[in-house]
Amino acid sequence: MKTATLTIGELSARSGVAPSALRFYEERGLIHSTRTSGNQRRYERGELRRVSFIRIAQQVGVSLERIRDALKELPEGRTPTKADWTRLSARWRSDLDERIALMQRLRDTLDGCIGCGCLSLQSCRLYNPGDDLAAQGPGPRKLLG
Amino acid sequence: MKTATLTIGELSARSGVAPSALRFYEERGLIHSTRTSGNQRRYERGELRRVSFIRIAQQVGVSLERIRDALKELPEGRTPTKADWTRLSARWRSDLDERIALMQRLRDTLDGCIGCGCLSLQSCRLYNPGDDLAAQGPGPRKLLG
DNA sequence: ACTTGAGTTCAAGCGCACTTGAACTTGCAG
DNA sequence: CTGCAAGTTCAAGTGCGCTTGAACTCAAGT
Repeated sequence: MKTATLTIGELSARSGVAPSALRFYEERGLIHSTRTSGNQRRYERGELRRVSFIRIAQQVGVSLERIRDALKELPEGRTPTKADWTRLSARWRSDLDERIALMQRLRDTLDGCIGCGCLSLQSCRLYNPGDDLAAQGPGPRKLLG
Repeated sequence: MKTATLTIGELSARSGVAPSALRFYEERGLIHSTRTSGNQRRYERGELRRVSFIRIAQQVGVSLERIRDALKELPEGRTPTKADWTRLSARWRSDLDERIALMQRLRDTLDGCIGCGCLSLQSCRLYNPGDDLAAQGPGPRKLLG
């Protein structure tokens, strides 16, 4: 039978992530490995799923620290079940929904606001729809906060 | 009458961007200033619009280099017209549309794919809908490429 | 047994986007 | 005219997310 675990090279090949990055992730506590008698890393197949998750989260602009925090919620001792991943997925979903909404607002604002030449942030209703926001200080709070 | 131009402190206050960052943007060619007889920077009001544009573009993950390239298309000599900004806006809009679509795909995939436990990228139809993609090598190409 | 590719650690380096500090000059309010 | 906040330059530092290099060991085919 084939090996039940993956070498770092295999995990790298399957995930598309450089070995150096995988070591880095491990150092930062995002993934885990066991060692052979010769001190080489061996990865459970489940780590592949973690790595994928990391890359996807990064793609949408989440920092490694936040990703690590999210992954911490997966059980340490046992292999995460489908339910564990589903729970994590649900959390990310709301994050994604927020980010998507932000982007859509951004897009619509670009059309309406840059287009109309009011991007000075001074009196644009799209940027500062309420006086409450203006009172919080300068900057595009509504969109960038 | 009030000053027609802005000092770096005023531009900073109005844009919410630190003076050091504004100098940095200028060094990189993203914004421009004139100088007083005493060598202090003075900004046209239109620069505020540029700064806002920069921050918005950054927010959606565009590098300063790409932002600079986009801003290069604005006329150097004259103050950009509404039409100039509209043209730029249109370009960013398609970028944004792409990114939004990517995120939505990501979100839906997380629901369907992590949820089902197939995030190993090995045989998931959501990740690799066609064999052509699989043939391009490892990694989550469809989503991350 | 020998070679060779893959793995190991550790320190240093890199690219991006700024920030900070030192040393100095300007400009406006009283 | 003076005082002091706000401006200036330049070099160096920061945080993130890795990569690279040196020096070494391990594992597997012939």
